[in-house]
Amino acid sequence: MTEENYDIQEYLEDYTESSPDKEIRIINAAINIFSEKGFEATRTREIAERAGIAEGTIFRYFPSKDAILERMVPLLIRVMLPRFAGPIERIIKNHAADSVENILFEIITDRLHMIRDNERFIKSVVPELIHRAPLMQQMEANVLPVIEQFVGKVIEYGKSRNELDQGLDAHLVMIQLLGFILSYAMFGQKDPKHLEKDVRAYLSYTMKGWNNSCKP
Amino acid sequence: MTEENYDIQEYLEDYTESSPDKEIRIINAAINIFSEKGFEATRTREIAERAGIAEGTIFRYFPSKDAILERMVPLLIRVMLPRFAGPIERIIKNHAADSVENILFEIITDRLHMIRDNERFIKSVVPELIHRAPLMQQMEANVLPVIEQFVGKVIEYGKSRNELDQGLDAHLVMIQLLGFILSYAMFGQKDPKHLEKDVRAYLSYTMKGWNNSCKP
DNA sequence: AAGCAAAATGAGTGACCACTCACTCATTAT
DNA sequence: ATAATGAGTGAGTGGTCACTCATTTTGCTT
Repeated sequence: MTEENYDIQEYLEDYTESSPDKEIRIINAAINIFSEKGFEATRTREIAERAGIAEGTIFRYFPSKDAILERMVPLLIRVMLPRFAGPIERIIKNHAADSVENILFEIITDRLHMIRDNERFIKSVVPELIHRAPLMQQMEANVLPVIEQFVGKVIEYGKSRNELDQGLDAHLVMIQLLGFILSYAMFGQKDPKHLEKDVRAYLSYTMKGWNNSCKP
Repeated sequence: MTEENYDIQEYLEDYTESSPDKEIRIINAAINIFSEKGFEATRTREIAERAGIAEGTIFRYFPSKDAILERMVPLLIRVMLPRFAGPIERIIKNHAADSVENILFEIITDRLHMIRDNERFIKSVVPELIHRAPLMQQMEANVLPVIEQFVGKVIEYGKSRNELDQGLDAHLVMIQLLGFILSYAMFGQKDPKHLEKDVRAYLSYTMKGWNNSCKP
């Protein structure tokens, strides 16, 4: 039935040490069941069974079932935020710098792999956010500005290198990039060997459109 | 608290006549509460109150609470599918035909308005699909092929008019268009007066990229 | 007006489930 | 050796809620 378990620790190396073992066991168990049946349909008894502990123990670590979900949100935020360090560093020191196309390629493929690897975690949390305004806000407030800032930097960089049209709007570009990532994750080829080819194809057309050097 | 009620009848004119009045009242009440609190947190008593009927009456029209949701899916499918008739007719008889850019502009703005107008309906149903594989399949199987077919037709048409690159892949184009629509609906300007301007801007860049007449 | 069937009603019910708490017992401190 | 500690436990509980059904209301026919 359940081929293999998702384990959050693989994606949050430093988290393991800073929190008690049982808390992670509970969260991992919860993620795996939530992703299959959803939050409401999951019984605390099942979570306990899957975590290999007694039901009562859950409530020593979490005041309520809801609190398990609430605890997941900051963890998911950390998983979702791209490791911008590499590409941004390259942008800042212009010498030996990459093309905008390559920077975007790196970011997009990296985030698509993140979505594939963390599908269960995302499926556990995201659907529940829709009817929980405070959690949704927490998510958006932490994720969107970081992405927008990064996209802004890339665009500035691209304009200075004359790779991007001067009139390009950062917000609209972010929407476009997010849209492609979301849409490809949902409707794209599931076979990962197509992924890099598809992203290259997408970028080759998109960059041509964004580039101002061509006036037909 | 609740400013105004969503009413499904406005978007499904012919549906009203073919089904009993109380069924629509129940579905409309359910949509309005589901969209605020989610399916699980909604009590059948509340649905009855909002519909102005007794709780027991619900179960004369629906065998279970779940059945209300299941009944919504085919309705949402009909709301989501674009009125392709106009643009496709214009494509088929080539004379006096529009540009691909204008056809896409029409479709994208129309679907964005649909999402805005039916936000409550979408928020009621979509989150619940994620953990209900049969309903999700029903949705995907009915919606995606129609969109893909339409996009295929537009691309063919665009290639024949030399407005689109011959190498353009229909599936990837569909993903791009769906991605923009989804992403703009989620993260775009909420003020509707920006909508048409933003779609024009998006298309002006995107079409330039998809157009093969320009080799920098 | 009387009779009748279908529709509507809402109090009642049984199953369910998050959470509690009195107790256990391994580990540590004295 | 004995005591103190507190993490762990799981049967029990109280409240909830989808659904039922005996009764009432409605609306139609004669």
